[in-house]
Amino acid sequence: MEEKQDSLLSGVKEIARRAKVSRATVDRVIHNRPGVSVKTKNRINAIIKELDYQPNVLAQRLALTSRGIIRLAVLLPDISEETEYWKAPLEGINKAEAEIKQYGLQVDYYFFDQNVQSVFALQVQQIMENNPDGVLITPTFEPDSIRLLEYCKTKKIPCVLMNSDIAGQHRLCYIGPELFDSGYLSAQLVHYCLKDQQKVMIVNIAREIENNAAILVKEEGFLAYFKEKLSERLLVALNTTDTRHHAVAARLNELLELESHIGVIYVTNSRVSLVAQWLESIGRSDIILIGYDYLAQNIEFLKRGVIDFLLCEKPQEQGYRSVMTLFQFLVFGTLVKEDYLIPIDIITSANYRYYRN
Amino acid sequence: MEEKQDSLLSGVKEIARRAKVSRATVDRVIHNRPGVSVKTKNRINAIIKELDYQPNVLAQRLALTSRGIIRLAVLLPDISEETEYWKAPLEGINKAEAEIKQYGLQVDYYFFDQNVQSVFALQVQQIMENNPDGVLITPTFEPDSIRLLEYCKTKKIPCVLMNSDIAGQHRLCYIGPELFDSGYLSAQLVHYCLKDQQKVMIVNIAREIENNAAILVKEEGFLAYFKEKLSERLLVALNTTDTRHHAVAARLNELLELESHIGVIYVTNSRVSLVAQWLESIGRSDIILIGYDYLAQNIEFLKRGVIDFLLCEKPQEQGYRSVMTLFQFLVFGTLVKEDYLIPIDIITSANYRYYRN
DNA sequence: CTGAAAGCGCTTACAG
DNA sequence: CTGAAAGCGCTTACAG
Repeated sequence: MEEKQDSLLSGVKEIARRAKVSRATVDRVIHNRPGVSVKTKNRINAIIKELDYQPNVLAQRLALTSRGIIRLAVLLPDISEETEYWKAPLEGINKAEAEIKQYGLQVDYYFFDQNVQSVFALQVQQIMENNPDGVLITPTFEPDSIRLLEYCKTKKIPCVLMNSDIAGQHRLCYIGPELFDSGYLSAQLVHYCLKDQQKVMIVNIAREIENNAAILVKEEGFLAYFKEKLSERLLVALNTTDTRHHAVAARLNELLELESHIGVIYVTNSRVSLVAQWLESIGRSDIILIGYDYLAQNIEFLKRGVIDFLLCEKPQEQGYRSVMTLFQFLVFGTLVKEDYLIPIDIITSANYRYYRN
Repeated sequence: MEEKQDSLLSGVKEIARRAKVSRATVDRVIHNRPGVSVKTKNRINAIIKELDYQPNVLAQRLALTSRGIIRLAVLLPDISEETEYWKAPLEGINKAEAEIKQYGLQVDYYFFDQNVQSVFALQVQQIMENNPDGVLITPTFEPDSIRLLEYCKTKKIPCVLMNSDIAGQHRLCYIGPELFDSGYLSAQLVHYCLKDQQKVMIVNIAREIENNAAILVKEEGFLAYFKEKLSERLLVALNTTDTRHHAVAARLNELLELESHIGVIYVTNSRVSLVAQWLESIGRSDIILIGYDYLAQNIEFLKRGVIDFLLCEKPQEQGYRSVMTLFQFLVFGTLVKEDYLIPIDIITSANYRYYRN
C-alpha cells in the first residue's frame, strides 16, 4: 500500500486554518447554526465551496454517539399465522435497529390486529402520549392514521408511511409499492397467459375488504388493464370475508361450477395459498394462479407449479429503509426529497432461489 | 430525547478495565495479533464473550483512515455504443469508489475490447505488474483470466469475479447471476406466452459466440427447459457474429420465411433491440420478444410493446457490491463465505418505472 | 509481552 | 460572536 497524501487538505481543520478561525466556528457555519458574524460566515462558506468540502460521515456519527437516544415509534400489524406477511417488514426494522442501536437508536413497537380498529386507535393514542422523536406506520385504518399524522405535523415529528400510502397528507415520505401498477402488472401477466375462450377470476380474501386500501387499489389497477386492453366481461369476481380454508373452498367451488372456462385466477394478497390448496385438492393445477408475497407456504406451491407467479415488494427492505430514512433525517438532517417506490418483482419457480426480500 | 445510559459498558475500554490491561492489548486479542501471553489472552476473550462485544464499525474505520491507500485493479469491457451494458457495472464501481475514497480506496481501471483478446491479455499483464491490493474482473476470456487468478493466488491477492463465473478456480467470490437459470427462466416465460402451433426462435448476436461463456450458459439453460417440459423441435436457432443492423435483419428475414409460425423470439443478450427494430420495421409486433438488460433503447421498445420482457440482473449493484466486498475484506478482514447470486428480475412495460439497477 | 499517548475527523459544553 | 479543550471508540507507532 502506498503512502496517503493530503488526507488533511480538506476537512474542518483545514477550513479553520485557512479562515483563521476555530473548528467550532466552522462547524457552526456547516450546520447553519446561529452565532456567527455574516463576515466570517461568508469567508468560511467561500472556502467550503473552494475545497468542495464533504463531511466524513463516519466521524460525524461517531461524534454524535454521546448525544441522547432517539426514540422511534413503530406501528405495525401483529404477526398471526394468518398474516405471516408482516414478519418480513418487522425483520427489516429489527435489522436496522440492530445496526444502529449502538449509535443511539431505540425502537418502540406498537402492534395491532388488522381486524380490530379499536386497537389501532388505542395504539395511536399511546404513541401520541409517549411523544417519540420519529414515527413509522402502516396506515391500515385511515381516519386514525390521519389523526396521528396531524399530531406529528403540529409537533414537527417526522412520520414515514410504509406499505400503503394516504393521499394528500403531510408526511416525511412514503416507502412502498405503487399499488395501482401492481394490479396493472398482474393483469398484464394474466393477459400473456390467457388462452382463447378463457375467463379470469379475481379473488379478494380478507376480513375487511372495503377498508383495505391496499386491496382496493390493486384491484382498481387490475380492472384498468382489462378495460384498456381486453374487456371486463372476461372477469369473474369473488370476495370473501370468511378467510377460513373451507369457506374459501366452498365459495370457489360454487363459482367454478357457474363459470367453467376459468383459465387464470388472480388473488389480490398473500392469501393465494388458500386458493392454491383448493386447486390442488380438486386436481386443477392447469389453471394459472397469480398472487402475492414470498411466504414459505406460497413458495412451496410455487415450486410444485400450483402457483405460477408471485408478485413481491421487498417487505423487508421496506422496513429497513423506513427506519434508516428516519434515522438519517433525525441525526444528520438528511432531507427526503421524495417517496421511495419499491420495485414490483415477479417471482416464478425458476428465479425464487435468488430473490431477496 | 432521553439520556443515554451505559454507553461505555461494553467497548474496548471497558474490556481493558475488567481485564486490568491496556486497550492496546485488548486490540491485539480482538484482531488475533501476536504478542499476548496465553493467560491474558484467555482472560480477555472470556470477557469479550461475556459482554458480547461488538466493535463499533464507525470508529474502526475512522481509526484506519490514516493507514495506507488500498489499490484495487478493475478489469472491465469498455463502453462502446455496441456494449452500452457495461456502463452500469462501471457506475456501480464508481459509486462505491466515491463513497469510500475518503477512507483510503483507490481504483485503477483497465478496459478492453470484448472482440480483441490480445488487449485483454495485455491488461492482465499490466495488472500483474502493478501489483494491486485487490482485483475485480469480468472473465470474458478464460485462459487469461485463469492466469490472473493463479497470480492472485500465489500473491494472496483477493480477486472477485463479476458477471460470469469460472468453475473450479480459487477466488474470493463470484458476484453475478446464475446464468443457467436465467436461460431456464426465459424459457419458462416463453412457455407461458406460447400458443398452440407456434414455434420459438432463439437468437445469439455477438462477435464471439463460441468464446462467450455468458451466452452459452444461458442458451444451455433455455434448451434444458424445452427438453424437460416441451420439445426441442419447437426451437429454431439463429446465430450471427455480424452485429450490424442490416446483417441481423437480413438473417432474420431469411429465417422467418422458412419458419412462418414463430410466436416468440428469445435473444440471449442486450442486443435484443436489434431484433425489436426489425420486428417493428416489418410490422410484426404481435410476436412476443424477450431479451436482456435495462438499457435506454430496450426500455423504449418495451414501452411501445415491441419488447415484452426484459430480464435484468442489477448490473450496477454487481459493480458496487464487488468493490465493497473487496474493501471490507481488505480493511476489516471480513470473511466472504460464499458467492453472491444476483436476483434475476423480470421487467415489463408495467413495472420498469420502479426498477433499480 | 505490555502500556501510555497520540491520532482518525467531527461535535459540543463551557468560558469568555 | 468566538475559541480551547475534551470526547466519540478504535488503532498504532513507539518505548520499555
